[in-house]
Amino acid sequence: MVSERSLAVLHAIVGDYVSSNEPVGSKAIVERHSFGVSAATIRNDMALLEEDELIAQPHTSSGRVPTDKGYRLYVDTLARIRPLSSAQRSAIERFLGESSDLDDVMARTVRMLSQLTNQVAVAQYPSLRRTVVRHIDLVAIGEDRVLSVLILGSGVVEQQVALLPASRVTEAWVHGLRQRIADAAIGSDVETAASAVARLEEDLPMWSQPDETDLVRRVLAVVLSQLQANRNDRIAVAGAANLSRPGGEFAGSLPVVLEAIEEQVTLLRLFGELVHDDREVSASIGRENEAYGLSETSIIASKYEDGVAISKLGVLGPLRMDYAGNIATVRAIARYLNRFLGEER
Amino acid sequence: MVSERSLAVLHAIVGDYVSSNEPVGSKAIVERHSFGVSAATIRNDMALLEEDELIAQPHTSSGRVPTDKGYRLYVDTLARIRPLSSAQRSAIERFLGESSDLDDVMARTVRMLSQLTNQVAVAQYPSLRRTVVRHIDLVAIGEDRVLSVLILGSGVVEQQVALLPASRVTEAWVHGLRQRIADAAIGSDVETAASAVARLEEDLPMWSQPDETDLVRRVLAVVLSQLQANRNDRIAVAGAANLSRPGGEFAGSLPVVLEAIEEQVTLLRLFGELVHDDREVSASIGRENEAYGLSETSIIASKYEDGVAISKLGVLGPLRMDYAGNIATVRAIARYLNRFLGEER
DNA sequence: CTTGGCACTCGGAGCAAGTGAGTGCCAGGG
DNA sequence: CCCTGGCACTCACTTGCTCCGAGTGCCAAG
Repeated sequence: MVSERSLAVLHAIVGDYVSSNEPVGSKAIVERHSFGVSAATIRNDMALLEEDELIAQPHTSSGRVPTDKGYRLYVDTLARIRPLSSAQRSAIERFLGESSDLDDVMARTVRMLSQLTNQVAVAQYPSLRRTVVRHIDLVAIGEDRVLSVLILGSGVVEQQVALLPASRVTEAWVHGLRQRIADAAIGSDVETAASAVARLEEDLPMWSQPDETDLVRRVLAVVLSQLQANRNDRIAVAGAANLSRPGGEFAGSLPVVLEAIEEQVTLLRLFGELVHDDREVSASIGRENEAYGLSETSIIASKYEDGVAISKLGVLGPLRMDYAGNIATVRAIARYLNRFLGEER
Repeated sequence: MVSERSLAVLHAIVGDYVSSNEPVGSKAIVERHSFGVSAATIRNDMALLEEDELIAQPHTSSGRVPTDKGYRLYVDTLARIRPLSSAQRSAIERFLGESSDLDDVMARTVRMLSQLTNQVAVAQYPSLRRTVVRHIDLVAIGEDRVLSVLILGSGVVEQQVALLPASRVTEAWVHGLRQRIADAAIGSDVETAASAVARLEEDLPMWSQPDETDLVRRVLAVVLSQLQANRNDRIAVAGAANLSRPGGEFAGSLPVVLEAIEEQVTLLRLFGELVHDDREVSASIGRENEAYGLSETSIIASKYEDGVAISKLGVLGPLRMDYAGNIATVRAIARYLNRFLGEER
């Protein structure tokens, strides 16, 4: 266990290193912080910290730099999360308040988040498992295809085309089929609606003409896939330009990070693994992300929920980032999103 | 005007430089290409090329590198565009053939294009100006909001929520309104449908209860905005990771490029300006993009059309790119997209 | 436990010389 | 008139070297 003052020294090192991007030495610490002790004493503390692998020196005779483990302890011992300034709060309020549909909310959220943190912002679309089915529409477009449109709570719309082999599609036929599906599904949440539609398909011989069971089956399959499609496998991203900004962070790993952003699967898994304990905001630092090839990257994530759905958002950046500030910002945005989604729908 | 052989030398320089990323000297040229003349002769040609600012030397005593102007002449004098290999063609066929809706087509297209060219691929969504209105739906969700769903040709769906001040929204009222709008709009293309809806709004006093004209007006405004919303202000992007790949291209300008990709507006304008002459595929090289802050970037773009809509797609990469190959690939994908969109819808 | 002192380490800057790829130019030959 | 081989020249890059100084570890004294 590290002593009280050693911990303070660690905090000083992290703080100075994050803002200056240069290894920080004992002398610099006594100058910039009022510890009331001399440089030699700081050096002793630093030796202890180095023994615990919380800091390291890039070269034998240079200042110290936090290790992954050091950042981890730093984050875990952050006394309190300082709230955002009122200017920032009102900026969030103003900017998110203008948004119209869900896509817009997500886009504005990540944009805001990336601007406030100067990092890459990521937000997972809310899960729709408990959303209610509001409306179902089947529209014949052309003679051999039917467009199925699903309107869910929160104004989310799912659309998909069913290709039909034969060309006996008529308005009336489609209308009747729609009525039957609507009766079964509308009003219940997507999960029960899905099983209702599945039952409809099982009982199919009982209510449909034998020669059109195949057509009906195809349409039902499409509707079912729409009900089962979880939209929360989508994510919104913004601020990729922040990756390349200042002094050559991400030397070799930039392509990896950019690929991870494009290959949303990686990010989704990472987020999924990250946010499962009881903490509101979690961080994953450097090597802790090694399994995803992102060992030079840190991620700060928080869950958010809108009553029916629960999902995640956060930022991704270099090891050397302003953890305190970013944690505060992610938490603020997540909380705001909670409130906003809650009241809005 | 440059001589026949000088032009050949330019082509050799561009080719070698693109593949090796190192300034190419006279000796290297006689070794790798069978010009049948000596290095000294090549040197004379190079002097001419340099006089015309088609090539330049990074340092006084090093090989030559093409200038923007040199790349331009190279592209303009490409004898023929070599077709893609059959393996590549069938890969395109296979990969794009699986796509379901328009979003999927666009996503697969840019993905394919970025993989084949190793550059950033961009595709503008097709314009919908001449698409026909297939279906209109108004759904009451909650008592103070109505969701308007527009289904257009090609299976594109537009959705938007109308917020209503009062709470007198009933199923029947919405249904009646929908019927009226549908009668006016369905079947005609979006432009005439828009004016039909506008006329509906003008004549509003003639057919609606005085106390609900305000509500109706709001709904109509939403529908109208959906009809006028041109989806072709959206673009799909893929392959951003390619920007950071090899030997430090884009030294200082990477953030600018990443920002341009995120700020789709810039790209849209750039594409719009690029593809307006009669050529199938156009290129914009380096300084030619200076107005957009992309003077270290080249863009190869082509238009594509699906009968009713016309739009653009292309790739964006460093000055030093395989123009011949990329032009061939962009052209192939655009052509394939033409055919695919044409037959599919 | 803290402090000032001191020897030590080592990265980075600055300088000098050597190397070699590539050039420009020129006089001679087809 | 164009091509060619030869030759002197330029200059970026590398290597080897010294010097400097920030920062350290250790120690003996307070």
